[in-house]
Amino acid sequence: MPLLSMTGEEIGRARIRDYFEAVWTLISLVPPGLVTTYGSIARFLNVSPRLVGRALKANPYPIIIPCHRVIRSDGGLGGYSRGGTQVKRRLLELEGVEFTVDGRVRREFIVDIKDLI
DNA sequence: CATCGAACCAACC
DNA sequence: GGTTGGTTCGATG
Repeated sequence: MPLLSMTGEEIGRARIRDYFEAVWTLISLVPPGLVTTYGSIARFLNVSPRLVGRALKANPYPIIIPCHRVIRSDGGLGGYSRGGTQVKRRLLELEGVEFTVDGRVRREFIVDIKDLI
């Protein structure tokens, strides 16, 4: 659709969709055995961390896009819309990610997204 | 370290 | 219009 004929709201929506796609592209760069954080991606794309969470939730390719490799910056799991945090944790363990006794991902497995580009 | 509260910003009702 | 998220950060104990 020609930009000039779009309402402001439509332009805004298109921009957000681009952000979402950028998020999906970025996390597909995270290798198995490592995780990154919502905040890391948010800073990289200059959006709010909450927005990143929603981008992952709106993930159109559930299997292809590894949304389980994105966690909270304190090492906590965050959420996982496909199956819950238990599933998320099992997936990560399968890939070699290790957890502390209180259920957080060990620091050494968390990388900043900008270091993967 | 743990907890608290404010800020983030679009989607949803 | 208010509430709600797959959150974060700084301040405070």
